[in-house]
Amino acid sequence: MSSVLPPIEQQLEIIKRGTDEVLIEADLIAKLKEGRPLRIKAGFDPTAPDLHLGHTVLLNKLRQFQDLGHEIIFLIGDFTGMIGDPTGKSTTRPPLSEEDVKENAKSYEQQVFKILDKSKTRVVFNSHWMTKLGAAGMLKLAASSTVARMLERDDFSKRYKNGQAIAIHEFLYPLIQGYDSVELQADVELGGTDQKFNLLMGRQLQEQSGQKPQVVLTMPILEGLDGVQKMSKSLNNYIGVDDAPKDMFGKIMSISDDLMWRYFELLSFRALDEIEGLKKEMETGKNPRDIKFLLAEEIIARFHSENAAIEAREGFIAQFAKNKIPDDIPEFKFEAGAEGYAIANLLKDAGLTDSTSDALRMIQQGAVKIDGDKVEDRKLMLHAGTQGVFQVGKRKYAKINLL
RNA sequence: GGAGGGGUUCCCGAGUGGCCAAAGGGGUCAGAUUGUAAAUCUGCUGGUUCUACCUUCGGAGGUUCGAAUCCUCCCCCCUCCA
Repeated sequence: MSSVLPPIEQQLEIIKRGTDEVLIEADLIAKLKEGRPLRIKAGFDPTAPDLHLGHTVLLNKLRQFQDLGHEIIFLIGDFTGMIGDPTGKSTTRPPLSEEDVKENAKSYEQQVFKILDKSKTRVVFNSHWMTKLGAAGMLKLAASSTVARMLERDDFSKRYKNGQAIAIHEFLYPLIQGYDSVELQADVELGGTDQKFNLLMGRQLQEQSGQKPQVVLTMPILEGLDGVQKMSKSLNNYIGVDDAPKDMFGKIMSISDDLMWRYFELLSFRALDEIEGLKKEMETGKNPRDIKFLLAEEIIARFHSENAAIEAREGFIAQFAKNKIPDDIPEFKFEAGAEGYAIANLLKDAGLTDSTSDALRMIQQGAVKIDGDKVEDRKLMLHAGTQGVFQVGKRKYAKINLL
């Protein structure tokens, strides 16, 4: 941290790239002018143990701060995790057990250093000071804001109007998050746009305790694969940073063209004018698919390796453009009885369908193939000696051998 | 504590004694078309030994030939009053 910080204009340009809002920019400039490394706080709720690309939008920004020479405080909200952040939720979230929280936090730490420099990151847990705060301290904290103020928050007021439950402890969440900033004396706090209310609470509480209020920096929320809802694990529209290269590639290829540009904007490290150039190429006739390839490769290279990216692309082309069967498909051996093995049961047992009913439906819809031949007979019996590649839909395969 | 409203299949939401595995919409999945894009069209969407049977409508009992629908108790949510 002893290195000299770059000029303010240059820092500002990097900091503002891709961010949604800076509150308040003048404060940020003032803080940068002090010429010291700023304490940059970002809190993470330890509910989802798998980081996905949505989280990396924020992490990339932290990385940029880090590279500029500032101090990153990576806060794991293990205490707040026991509440469950009500932000954006239409219903009360069930609290996590202490063990869950601990386990999730651990896995967060591991994954986060794929982007952040571990040696330059301070990891803290808010239970550290929250448990010391005690009931009396909590009461004092609770007194620092009002119900009316809480109801200003969009999701609370919506729930309130719609007659949905708001548990009292959910009101404490923003307060605790704000108190974390007081405790850490944060200069800047980053969060998603949906965190704005919570982030601003930090400013309020810091001012109340005589600190200079933190600068709030909001990052856009990344849409999930559906292009509409935010990327989240519970909606199953996410690309995990631990996803296999092949899966990452497939998921990225499945996004819409519009969404692709959004991903370029928020996830790619390419210069903005380079991205503009790609857009022009598409307008002048280049296949958008090939541009999507570039995005997929860049992201896989970041979380896996260059080689993995190339392999993933080649596998993709072979499977979908040339209709070849992938080579890493699961193999099964089953005993066929005297009467044989009914096709529906076989598909279910090989995990290609959820149930035999589902298998029968798939057959009816023409989704089932054996070695490329469509299965028409719902009651097909397979006998010992049968072997081949069974396929359901476009991406589920299994090699099956009947004994 | 009092009065009223409500809990239905992945989600929203109809259904108030048999024609209900439960309308309609959304989403998922599959087929066609494609660039595994979008859009569009079509189909499917509890389970099984699959033209039949079994298990589902907050939970447990009960009435009835028959209950998601009626009765009793319980749990949970919301609104208003205190």
